[in-house]
Amino acid sequence: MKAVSGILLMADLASILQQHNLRKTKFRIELLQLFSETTSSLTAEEIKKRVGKTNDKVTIYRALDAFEKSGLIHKVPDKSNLTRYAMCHTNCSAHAHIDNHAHFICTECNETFCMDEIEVPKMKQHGDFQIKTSNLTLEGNCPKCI
Amino acid sequence: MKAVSGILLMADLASILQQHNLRKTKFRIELLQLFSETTSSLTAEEIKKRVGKTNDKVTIYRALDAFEKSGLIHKVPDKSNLTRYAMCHTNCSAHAHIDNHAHFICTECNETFCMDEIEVPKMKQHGDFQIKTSNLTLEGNCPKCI
DNA sequence: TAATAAACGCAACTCAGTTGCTTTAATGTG
DNA sequence: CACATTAAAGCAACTGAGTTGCGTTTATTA
Ligand SMILES: [Mn+2]
Ligand SMILES: [Mn+2]
Ligand SMILES: [Zn+2]
Ligand SMILES: [Zn+2]
Repeated sequence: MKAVSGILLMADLASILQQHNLRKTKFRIELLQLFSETTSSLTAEEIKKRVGKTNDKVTIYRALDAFEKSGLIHKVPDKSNLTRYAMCHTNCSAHAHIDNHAHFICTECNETFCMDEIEVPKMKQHGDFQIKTSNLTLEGNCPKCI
Repeated sequence: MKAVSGILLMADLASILQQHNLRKTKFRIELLQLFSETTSSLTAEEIKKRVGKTNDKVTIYRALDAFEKSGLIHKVPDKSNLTRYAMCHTNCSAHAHIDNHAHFICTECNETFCMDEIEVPKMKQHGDFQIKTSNLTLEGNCPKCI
């Protein structure tokens, strides 16, 4: 699959859905475009506000599940018990989901940003604890909120 | 304030509450003891099950808020959208809340452990992002679940 | 174009956490 | 100890994100 970052053309969006075994419905194309445009992350509620036709929230939740399972988006940490998603910038699929970078949460606007350049320190073991994955979350002020 | 780790005597528990401007009620003493005994973390629901008298959930939530504000406990990351707390092992207060260590989530039992020994990598800036705090969360299997 | 299965839409539900308000009990003072 | 004060407890009703079931629509495929 090709990398999905930056703004994409309609044709790209449709073919990305196809490549992930998702049907190219009006809503899902719009949703994928929304994710490709945003530099930070989205909640179900934010999506509902920004999408043209007011879709049912169930449709949004199920689309998010489907996108996540097929490796198009991934959950990002969030302070307020909301589920936030961001587009996978690396090439992920249902079988190999790579999200090996730090995340930044702005304490002002509560947005979460993927910091693709900052690598997460890896360790395998600590005492009797077997470590499989590591997550690094940074907090502070984003460029907008400084 | 003295360090609060390991099992504490009733007298200690009461005086710790006092030092944090909290009243020494039966329930709060029991709650503090529960936290001092557990090596991992607790949710409101887990507390409800383990505490002797079946207290109202509102009482539990308000006690958790009060304990957190006064620096006795701190939130720990949790996968399942639940709010988990663990006892502060360092000396925290309402004014200075230090929680400068990694956290480990067991993917098997969903428990969260404070890894006091693992330090979190610190950085101040990245591009236009101003970083104030960093959190390192590790996932894998805890000693019980290996 | 017809069959099929995915996606959508609606209603009802779940469940952690919250809010308002009254009652109980811990604390401090005389 | 007796009383006033105020934190904490208790109860009921509510909130809001996310879920489940099921019937309908629409994209895909043959
Ligand atoms: Mn990310
Ligand atoms: Mn901790
Ligand atoms: Zn911001
Ligand atoms: Zn475990």
